[in-house]
Amino acid sequence: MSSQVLSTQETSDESGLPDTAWVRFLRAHAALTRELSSRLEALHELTLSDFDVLVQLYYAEGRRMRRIDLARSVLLTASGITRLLDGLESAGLVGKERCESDARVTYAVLTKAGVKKIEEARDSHLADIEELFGARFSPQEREQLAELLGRLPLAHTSEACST
Amino acid sequence: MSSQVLSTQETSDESGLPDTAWVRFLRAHAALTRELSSRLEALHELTLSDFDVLVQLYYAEGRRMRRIDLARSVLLTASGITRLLDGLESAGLVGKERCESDARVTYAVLTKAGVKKIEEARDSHLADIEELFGARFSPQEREQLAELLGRLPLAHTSEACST
DNA sequence: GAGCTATACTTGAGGTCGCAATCAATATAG
DNA sequence: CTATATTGATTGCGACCTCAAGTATAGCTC
Repeated sequence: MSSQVLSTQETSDESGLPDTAWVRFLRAHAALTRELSSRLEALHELTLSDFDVLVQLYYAEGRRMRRIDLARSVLLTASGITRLLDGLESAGLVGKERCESDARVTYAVLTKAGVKKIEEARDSHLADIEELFGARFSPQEREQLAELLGRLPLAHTSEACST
Repeated sequence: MSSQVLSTQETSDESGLPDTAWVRFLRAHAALTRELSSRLEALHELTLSDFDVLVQLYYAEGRRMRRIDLARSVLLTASGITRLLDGLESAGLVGKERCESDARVTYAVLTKAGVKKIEEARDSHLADIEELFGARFSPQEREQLAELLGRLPLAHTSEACST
């Protein structure tokens, strides 16, 4: 019983313990985010998510975005963004702006301090990413890795694609 | 100034927004773990970490491990393991066992219910992983992905490798 | 065996995040 | 125009996890 789609090509050692691409993916994520986060926090008092959000804003038109779009682009929930921005606001890195055409939406805007912050943090953080992640691969491998990872689903798959 | 090791080959679109392998890695992890976790929780009342730990025990000799080794193998901290096992213990899936030769260590042992639980959960979870992750790749690609991910560091790199 | 260090584990406090519920404003229908 | 559904945002609550500190045991050196 229990149909076999699997075949999960377990690169097992003696014991049969699974060490698949997925498990490596999980472990690598845990280890890398732990180390990167700790460095980023020590040097700049930012979490990885903070940095992510600041970068999104930095490259957005007018350095501002609707909070909901921000949430989608960094894959946080709406409530996650609310609380994350609360922190960045009280740190003076982003501000709020009302939308004139739609009173429901609020924009998050990068402040001067926010721009300064990210320009300060960027170099060291990119260097850390390079050291712990990028440097492990040749340019070709990097591209291929990006391509492979790009195939993975970024949203819920239960989207009722009937009709 | 600020030497340029970077070159981070940003596959940018119009705006210059970075969409590197690293960012895809982060996003894919967020999306996949969210979906997998929600399925696993709905069907079996287990978190991804719970499942991870149960699998480690399942394949361990005597279905038992020192808590500290468990922690290292799933990349949690010692305190993380303590609390996670608290949950699994009160659910009756694992038990504690004292070590006779060293009174400091406690073993975590899979109970009968624990074995049953993981055997129940395994098929659906592996199928979910296959659907959301594995099925995106050919066997060759899978292997290559595993190889690439296997190059990433799993522990702290600041290990003072002088001398 | 006294002192020192290292290891295994636990606990308190705090941070991040998701889900569900809620409210306000907008869009759509009849 | 009114009723209903949808969307953006916030908040209460709880889950999970880490760090720092504390306890207990083990090993090592003199």
